[in-house]
Amino acid sequence: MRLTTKGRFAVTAMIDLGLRQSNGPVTLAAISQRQQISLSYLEQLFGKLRRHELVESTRGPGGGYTLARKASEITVADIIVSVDEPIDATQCAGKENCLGDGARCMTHDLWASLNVRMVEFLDSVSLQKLVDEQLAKGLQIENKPHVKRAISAMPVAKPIRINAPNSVFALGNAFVKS
Amino acid sequence: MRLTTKGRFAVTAMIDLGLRQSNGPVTLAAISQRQQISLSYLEQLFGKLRRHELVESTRGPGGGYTLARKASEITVADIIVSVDEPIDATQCAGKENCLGDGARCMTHDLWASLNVRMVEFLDSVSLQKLVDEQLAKGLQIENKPHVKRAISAMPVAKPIRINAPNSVFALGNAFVKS
DNA sequence: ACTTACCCGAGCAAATCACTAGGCTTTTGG
DNA sequence: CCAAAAGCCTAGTGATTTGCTCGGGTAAGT
Repeated sequence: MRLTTKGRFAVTAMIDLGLRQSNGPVTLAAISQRQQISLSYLEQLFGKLRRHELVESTRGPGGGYTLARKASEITVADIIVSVDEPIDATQCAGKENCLGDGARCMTHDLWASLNVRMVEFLDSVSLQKLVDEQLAKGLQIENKPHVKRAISAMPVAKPIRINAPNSVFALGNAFVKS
Repeated sequence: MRLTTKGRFAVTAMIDLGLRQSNGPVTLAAISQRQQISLSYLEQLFGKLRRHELVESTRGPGGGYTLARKASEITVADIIVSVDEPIDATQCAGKENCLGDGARCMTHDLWASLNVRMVEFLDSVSLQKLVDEQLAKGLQIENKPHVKRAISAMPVAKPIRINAPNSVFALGNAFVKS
């Protein structure tokens, strides 16, 4: 179980999805604009989320993503594990014969138990809980314009790249007007 | 608060130190052998741990590292924060005016609270607790040979480099006989 | 002195992060 | 029917991090 901004991006996007999926599929383009995450990066993250069956996709116009289960049945741990893909089976994976040395492997047991506690904690926080928290904070959701899309000549915000991959509270990037 | 193998290495080494510091300072060379972490890497980690005043050092023969406080007063969060050095103040650090947009910043509040809960959890696990867990698992600590050191011509295990920095349960490297 | 042990900095390959680019397929509205 | 909307996929990229090596210090004990 790693814990980086990658997982945070995924959780943020999933909250956005949970908040807005009530009136039909939500497009990545919309999430990208609202949460200021690059579209292609979102595509990669949602590819993983889909393969882990946390979201479902519908293609074509009017399409987008929907939660594959109820928000109350998706946990933060589910999301983070999906996008971070821990390669659990690198060394000393399941059994206890680490390095063929037997009792020596203190690290294995230690991290196994600490890891379990970490997952338990993140598993205790459901997506629904986080969505409710946002609603409680007085977030209003704008209605869908229902395909009557905006003028295409609207000035679009273009992302400028800020490369601070592991900054703890970084929002990913800043935006400037084109 | 990041969570990578770097922090795990540090915690592992600190447990080793907590287990053995009762009869004098513990050398990094000994921890390196027991926990199979490269000596120079340990030096870097303990440099940070010392600067964060979690350990104290004594130089010269018979020297090594000791815990700067009681093991019960050192938490896992202390250790991880020490070696991972989160640059909290990257963007939208303390105040709420993220990107000058005001109410938009959903991400900030969300991760602030989730981060607090993470730290609270890791802060609730003391080093003493982890040390006791190891002792309960029936780990016996060999007495110090008291400077009567082993024959220098002993076949030394040489590390072979396995570069898998983020494997979840990786032990850092494997060893082969020279 | 000589060794032991901590200290420090430069550097390095591999991996990861956040992202861009560019193309592909499926579906819908006109 | 057909262009646009949307998801899907792969390959690449610069910056950063990870774990580590090398090579030299400096302080302290015997």
